[in-house]
Amino acid sequence: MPLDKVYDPHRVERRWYDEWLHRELFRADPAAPGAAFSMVIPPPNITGLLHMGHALNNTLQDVLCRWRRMAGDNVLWVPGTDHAGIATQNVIERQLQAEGGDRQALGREAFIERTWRWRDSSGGTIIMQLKRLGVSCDWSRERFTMDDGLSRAVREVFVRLFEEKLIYRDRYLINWCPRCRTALSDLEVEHIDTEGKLYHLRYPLADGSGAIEVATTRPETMLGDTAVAVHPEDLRYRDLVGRTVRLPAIGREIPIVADDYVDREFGSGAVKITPAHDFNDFALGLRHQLPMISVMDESAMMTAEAGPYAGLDRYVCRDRIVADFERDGVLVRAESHPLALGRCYRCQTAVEPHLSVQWFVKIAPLAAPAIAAVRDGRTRFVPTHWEKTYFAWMENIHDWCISRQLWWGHRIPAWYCDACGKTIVQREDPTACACGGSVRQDPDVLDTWFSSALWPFSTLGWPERTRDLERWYPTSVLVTGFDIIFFWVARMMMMGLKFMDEVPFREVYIHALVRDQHGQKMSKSKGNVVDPLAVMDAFGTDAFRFALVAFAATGRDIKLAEDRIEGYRNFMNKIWNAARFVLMQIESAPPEPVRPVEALARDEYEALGVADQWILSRLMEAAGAVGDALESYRFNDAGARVYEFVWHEFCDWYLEMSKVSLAEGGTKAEATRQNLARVLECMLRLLHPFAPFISEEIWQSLPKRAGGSASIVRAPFPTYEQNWRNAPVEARVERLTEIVQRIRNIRSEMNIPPSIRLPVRLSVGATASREDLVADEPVLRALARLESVTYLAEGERVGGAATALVDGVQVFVPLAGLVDLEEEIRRLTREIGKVAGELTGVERKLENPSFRARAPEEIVAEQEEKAAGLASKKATLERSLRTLEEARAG
RNA sequence: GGUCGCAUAGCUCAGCUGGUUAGAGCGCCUGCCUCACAUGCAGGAGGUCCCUGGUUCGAGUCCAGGUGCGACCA
Repeated sequence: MPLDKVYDPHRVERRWYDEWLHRELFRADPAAPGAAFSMVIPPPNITGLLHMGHALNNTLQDVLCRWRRMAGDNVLWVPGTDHAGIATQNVIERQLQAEGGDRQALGREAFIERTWRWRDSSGGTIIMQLKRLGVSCDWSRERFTMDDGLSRAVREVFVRLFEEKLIYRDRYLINWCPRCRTALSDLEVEHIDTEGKLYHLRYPLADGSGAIEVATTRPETMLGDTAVAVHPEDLRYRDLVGRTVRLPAIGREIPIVADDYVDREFGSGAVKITPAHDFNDFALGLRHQLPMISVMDESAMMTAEAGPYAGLDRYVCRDRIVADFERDGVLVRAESHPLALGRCYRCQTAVEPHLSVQWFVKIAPLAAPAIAAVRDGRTRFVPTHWEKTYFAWMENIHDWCISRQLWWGHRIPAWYCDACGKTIVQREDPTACACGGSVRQDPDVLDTWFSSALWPFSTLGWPERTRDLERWYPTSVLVTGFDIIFFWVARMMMMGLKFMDEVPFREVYIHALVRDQHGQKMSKSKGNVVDPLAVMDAFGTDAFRFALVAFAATGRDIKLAEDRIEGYRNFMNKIWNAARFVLMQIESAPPEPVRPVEALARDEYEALGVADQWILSRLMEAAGAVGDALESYRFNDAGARVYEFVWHEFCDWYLEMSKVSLAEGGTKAEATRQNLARVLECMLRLLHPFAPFISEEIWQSLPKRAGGSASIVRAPFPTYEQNWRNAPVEARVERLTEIVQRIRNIRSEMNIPPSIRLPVRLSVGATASREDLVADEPVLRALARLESVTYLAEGERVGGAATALVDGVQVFVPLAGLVDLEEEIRRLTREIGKVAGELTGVERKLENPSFRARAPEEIVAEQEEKAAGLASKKATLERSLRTLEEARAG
């Protein structure tokens, strides 16, 4: 079946993915042999759609999985999704709103049921999208954070932490989103630099003897002030400590306290204290046992405590207060002031510090082992510098607020007795309290990240002691972006160590984030999102994957440039056409099965031509380099080496050289035919982790061999084989290709049309082999488009010829009517200048006595050898130049 | 304010542990529909490796300071 001239990825991709699934090639078996290699996917939100970040993240994971699977490991890659409490609940609430209802009207149970229905119908979109990327996850083990099994894990963890007093319930100041109407953890608040105002207010002393000035960015919170604080050593205010001020608008008398938290340089040096609305004030309030007055409710509306401002929205209240204070002379002045405003990471609403009863994880005892595990290398970050980020956060970690005032999520397994007030936390739902009183379950759910933190072991069946856990925990590597080191990586470390006594992953590979071509974060509001599915439609999945791999080296940002993806589409087409060529060759012979390079015997090898041996040597070098690169997560190096091999070594040189041998016919041609197939077959395996679809498609169209793998997915990854490295052959072919290039250069610079076949004369020096050149002559003639090749006797020279010097061989192209003499003189002069410049550099180095004294011997020898080579090259070129000049002189 | 990162060709970026006068892709210029491929082939031009200083026989690479940009934390 002849292949199309242009590769059509769409025809191929769906078909093979279905086939792989059908044959269960990604399905892991704990009983299978091989070293364990496992990964868990960073679970995307069920509300999510595939974006560039997912595409990069999952492509890299898939490269690793496919590579390790081919290398013989027993690979498990667990996929799944995350229930995304806030985001999902928002989706359903918006739907209800559109229908004119709300969740309160619907009721909790019906709401949850509806959310499940939504999840079943729409929550799988991103999974479908991941499959289009070609990821080789074991879909039979797909998990969801709210599955029964994972929910059981959550329950077990909660109960055990509670029993160990590592989970507690307390009234505390937490971050509150007034729109989502739930508590948030510290991490879920984004601090955004904002231009605000600093208001200076004058608070009169209660006894009427004067006033004190305070500065605040949030004047509306003054309604909840319960003190004014000054620095104990601040002489300006020393006498005022212990006296009271009368709060404007409210009239409450509040004390002036001394605390060294106060920054004397900031504002007036006196600060109003609102313990129920500011984290620093809260801490100070605890130290001084101040009352805590909440003046805002759960929607950030002013409460009755706000007196005349009760019922107002917080910002309306601010404007009102500022206006009133201006009128009453309380406001001294207002100046612009930059501040980092906390916003909800889900809805961007300004968060409000809010005093409420919440559940917390006591984090310090969990963090210590997680820090130690990275310190002593049980888990290693790649690149290493991310460990600093990890430590910085882990060492300054605060208790984790885990309760959320949502309905969608794991409900907190705590019940309160109506009769005796007891709190019951247990694995099975209680029906009544021990005292006989009825019980009510806590209405809140857990932070989604609480269940994500268990992902590496909950997905493997914990708390059961499963075979999967035994075989594949700890996982080999976690691949993720740096933006969730705190949210997720750190928490998995803590939970893994706590409940499995072992790190959740041996290595953490942190990759960059994908941005647009200008380095801007992609966001819907900016309209600069590039949809990976559109990219796959336009260029094909393999091209897209290859581009992502090539981008993977960049530090923190990947700037996505579409023309590079196009370049890799061209690369796929190149592969396709190379394969077409090879298939055409082997079709013309009886369809003998392709025998892999691993089965090559020594005598077969010896019978191969130079070009055939050369490409095998390069193939082996490439296989080794790709394996090494993947070993250390240098994805881009791996991709670049494959690209270089396929395009520049296999296509540009080997295919062209093979044509000469094929044209000769006979046993040589037959050996080359087999070698073409052999190298193509191996090259496809090298390519497969990066470009799974095209590699499978071509691999399947090769003549089948009995007993081989049924799919390239399970074919062996090429390994380095020293036997097929051949340094003399590499040197010989390198010389040959360079001669070809130099002749092409002369042709081009002299404007000699390609149609003219050139006569060439060669002068072979001591370092080159004349026999080799004679043997390689047909290739030389074909690739350089030569009419004849003749050899000069020692010392013989050619006048009036263009010349080039290649490692022991001087090439003469007689000009005779073909070439502009002046042009050649210019060309040669330029060339001599280049060589002379380089020579000067090396000589300067060698003349430096301390270089000779201090540099390692082999470096000195290398430089000496180089200098000698350059000097002789220069001399030869200068001789040629003189000949030309004499020719010109006539 | 603290911490971290980045700065290399017109553009997007490689360059691992310091050792040829620095590489790729795209773009650009020249010539080619050469029987796998014009999504191609051949050839070419193009760089003060941000600045200053230091370490070293030797610095794009290591160190310090500066400038610019970015991220994270407070």
